[in-house]
Amino acid sequence: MLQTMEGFPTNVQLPLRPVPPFDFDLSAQIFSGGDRQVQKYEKGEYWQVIRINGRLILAVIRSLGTVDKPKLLVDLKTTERISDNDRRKAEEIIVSLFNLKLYLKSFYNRAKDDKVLFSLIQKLTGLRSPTTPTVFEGLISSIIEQQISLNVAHTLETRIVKTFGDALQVDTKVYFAFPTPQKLASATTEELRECGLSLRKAEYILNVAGLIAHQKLNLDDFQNCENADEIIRELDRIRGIGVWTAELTMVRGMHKFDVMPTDDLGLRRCISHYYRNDQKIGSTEARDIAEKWGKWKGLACFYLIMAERLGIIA
DNA sequence: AGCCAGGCTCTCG
DNA sequence: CGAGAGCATGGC
Repeated sequence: MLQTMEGFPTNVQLPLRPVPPFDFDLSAQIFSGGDRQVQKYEKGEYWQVIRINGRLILAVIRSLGTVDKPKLLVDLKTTERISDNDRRKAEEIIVSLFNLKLYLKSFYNRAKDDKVLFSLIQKLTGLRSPTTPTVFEGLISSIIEQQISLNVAHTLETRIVKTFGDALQVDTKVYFAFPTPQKLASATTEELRECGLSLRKAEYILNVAGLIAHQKLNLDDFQNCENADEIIRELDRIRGIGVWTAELTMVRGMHKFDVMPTDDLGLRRCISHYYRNDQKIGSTEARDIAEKWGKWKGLACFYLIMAERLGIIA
């Protein structure tokens, strides 16, 4: 058997069978505005760098199936040999990225007595809420997104990834993985400010990255915690992290949908659009409306946001 | 040209 | 303690 030469690109294919229904293109489309070197969905392909045992692998995902019979093909590309164990790890990560094992029909059943949501679901069947590869990434993104527009936040985040993230060259192109807590913890506030962050946010990020790097905080522990309020409480204690940031991190970084950031301006606009004829609502009213979605409220919110973005009328 | 945007902390009074 | 200023950049 031939040894793969170092620096010589390897390409392994990984077929996946998501739990139906799954609309890959609809779910990945949120990344259509992404940066080509970080993560992007374009012409039916989604790519991003994942970490496996400290190594970097580029995952390129495309759909070969339909919404009711979904099938994905993942190309794993890197410069070294990819073992069977690496493949299994990669599969786990991709499954988690798009929440492929989630039984969406439970959510759809729950939504049946909500006419608005149910009608939106008919047009968004198979939509899943993609997650960040790590909880850490979800948390840092959420901190960056505090207060400023998503557009600005995205620009700043891309700069941070390209400045501190690890680079992987595949063929002639260079891709970046999100920086590790250790790497971010060793940055300076000045370096982060050069990426456009405020001094405050730079401090928040250094602090929380440091907590993780020095093992005073393990975000992955929260994955196994069933008590949403406890997670929020714990995260809220950390400087720079409020309830809004904690909730967003849970929805986007942990697939925990029994919470939703009702204080979120955009989300409130969105809820009032579909439920209150665009009349302004406060966070208590938003919370009341969301209450009937039960443990699916986070996912319901994602559906509303996507529906609004796509201009879907209930 | 300002003014605001999916918050949070710190500082006053 | 409660209210209010301050923050960073990009888009309108």
